[in-house]
Amino acid sequence: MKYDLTKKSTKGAQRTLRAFSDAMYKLLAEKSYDDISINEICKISNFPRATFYNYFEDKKDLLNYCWLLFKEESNIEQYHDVADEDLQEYVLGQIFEAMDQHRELLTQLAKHNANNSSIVSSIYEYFKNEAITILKQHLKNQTSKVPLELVAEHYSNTILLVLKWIFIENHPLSKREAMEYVDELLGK
Amino acid sequence: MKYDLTKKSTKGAQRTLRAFSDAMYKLLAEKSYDDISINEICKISNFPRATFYNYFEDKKDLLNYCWLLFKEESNIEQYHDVADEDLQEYVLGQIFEAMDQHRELLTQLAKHNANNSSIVSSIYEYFKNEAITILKQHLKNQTSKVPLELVAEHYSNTILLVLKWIFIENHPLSKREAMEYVDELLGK
DNA sequence: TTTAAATTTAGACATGTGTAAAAATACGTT
DNA sequence: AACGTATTTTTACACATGTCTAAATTTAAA
Repeated sequence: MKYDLTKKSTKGAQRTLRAFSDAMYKLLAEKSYDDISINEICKISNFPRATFYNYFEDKKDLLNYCWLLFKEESNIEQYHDVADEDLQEYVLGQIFEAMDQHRELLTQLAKHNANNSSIVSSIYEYFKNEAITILKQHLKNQTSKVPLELVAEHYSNTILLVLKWIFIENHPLSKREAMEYVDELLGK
Repeated sequence: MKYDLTKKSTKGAQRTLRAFSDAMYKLLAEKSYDDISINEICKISNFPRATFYNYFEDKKDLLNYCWLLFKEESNIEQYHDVADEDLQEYVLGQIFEAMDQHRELLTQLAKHNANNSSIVSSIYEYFKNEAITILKQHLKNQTSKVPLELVAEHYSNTILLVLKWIFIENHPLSKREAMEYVDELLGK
């Protein structure tokens, strides 16, 4: 991301960011990610390409920004202390909510893009990293031969695997059922 | 892959396939995957770009072909019946051997490419699919609430996670230790 | 309101991607 | 060795990507 999201941004910048991400969302609902060109995004959003490159490194960079909005827009309850044994449930719940509130977009994505296209792995990786970040902080007191990082990534893999099954591969399950799947896969 | 690998190929085709994959290997040892262009591959292998497109869809397609060679060249013992409880060990062992015999290339890859670059996920996905294929066939008689496909993918994820840790993130472990990690992650 | 600073824009450039059709070449078969 | 087929090469084209610069415009602050 070329644009600095931490500093407070001007109205113009807000408008521009919004225009580009809206255009991306619109195109994602219409066609496969690979078939979307930056030229097209610019045409729809009525900004010149130079402006696009003022804000984003490339198409993937914009996509990542879209996932950020995606997460922020689903006003997930803020994190509050969770008992360690509820940790996986908490993380799964948070991402489940975010995806649940964007079911339509995800359905369209699944429709236009093959299952292992770069866009599916893009969303997968984005939320996996979210999960890893939370899990790593709270698994510190575990005693296991396997390194903490591996455990955190493994839990995250498992959670995202089930969420992909539900929201991308379109097997509707409740949050509770999702949790049961995760528990069983983790041998609990 | 545009070229049909199943039919027996002419000497010329063999030579061409070899030239392209050699060029790719050479470049992979030198620079990051994203910085490798098809033009460059063609310059090194002394073939025109159109010939490249006779054989491969795109750069990723050639890369996938490289993993195929990678696997074939490590003369892994042929599959023979394995007891179900040894299945994970068998699959892990096979891929461990293949990666072990290409340690140098993997080290170079890790050096030039960020951890989640498309090339790392490319090799990850390739072997993950190998693992899934074997596991799916042999997990048929499991009785679990979680669907077979999910279980197979979960096991494969876990195996590849540990192998990535060892060969890409460069934490040397023996095959036995790797197996212990996998068992612990799977809650065995 | 004015002005200095920051941002945005237009356009050009070099490079890369992928397709298509015709021409040249190599190859196995006889 | 010559033939006919299949492959490879040449050539040309259309479009995408990413960078750069100078000019225009917008913004924030005086």
